[in-house]
Amino acid sequence: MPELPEVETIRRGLLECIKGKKISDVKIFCDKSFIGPKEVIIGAKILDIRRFGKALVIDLNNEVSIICHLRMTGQMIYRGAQEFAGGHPSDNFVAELPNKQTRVEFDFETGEKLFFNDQRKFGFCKPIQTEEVLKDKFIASLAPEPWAMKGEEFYQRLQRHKGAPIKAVILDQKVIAGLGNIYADEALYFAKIHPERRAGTISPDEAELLLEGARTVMERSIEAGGSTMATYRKADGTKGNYLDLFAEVFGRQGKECRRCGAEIVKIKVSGRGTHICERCQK
DNA sequence: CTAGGATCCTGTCAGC
DNA sequence: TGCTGACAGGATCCTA
Repeated sequence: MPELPEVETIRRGLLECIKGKKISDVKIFCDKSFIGPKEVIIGAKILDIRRFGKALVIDLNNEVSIICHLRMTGQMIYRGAQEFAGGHPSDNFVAELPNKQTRVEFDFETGEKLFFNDQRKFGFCKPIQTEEVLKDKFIASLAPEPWAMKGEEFYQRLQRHKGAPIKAVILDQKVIAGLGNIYADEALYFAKIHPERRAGTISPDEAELLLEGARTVMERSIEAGGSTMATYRKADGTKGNYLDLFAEVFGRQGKECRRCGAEIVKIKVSGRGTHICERCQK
């Protein structure tokens, strides 16, 4: 579930918390969630955190990096003098940890802890030599992010999948990096494009607009602090839905389109729940 | 090569 | 209450 804005929010927030700290121990509660030996990261200090599409890369001071992918339900929850939590919004953000969804626990020398929680176990943390990060299969195959692409290049990339529904194509990280199910729906709504249109029918101007939509909706979400603890739990302790801060269609089925007043409906496209305004999106 | 569907896994919710 | 099926903010693998 975490998409580019959520991962970027984690990158920024977590870096504040763990930069310079030394990992003193690693506890693995689920073997498939931590790929490789934990010994190579114990004793190392955190230098930096990078992001490639939806993947996080934690760089250590011993030439080792940890590639983390949260997939559908991953969360990073830091507990120390300061607290931070981001990723799939759930009560884990404010729960006693570790709990039954905790897959990996990173302990720091000074007593703080970082929990990698992941209900569905699709996500993972994987230590790798820092110099090998760019050669990692997933990272190496990533397309540029929307800010690093011109409309023309995006249009050409869409043309390679002209028979597939445009929504399925923009969810492909080898076509454009960062969009997931929420921001794909939001970007298509922004550009007034129906998600079932074949990618081959998208004009150069529409491709440009869709690219602008991708940038805009993700920037808005990063500004809103993409599903962090701060937005999940309001000051009075009640739950807040951070989608309310920017979503025009996602999760708004049955409500009115803010552009034209028609009802937002939920359909299925390429097996994914899809939210549209049938009047606005052609 | 592309397109489409199954698959990994746990948990929740609607409906009977 | 218990069961069943659908669904879930991702990506890969397999088949045609």
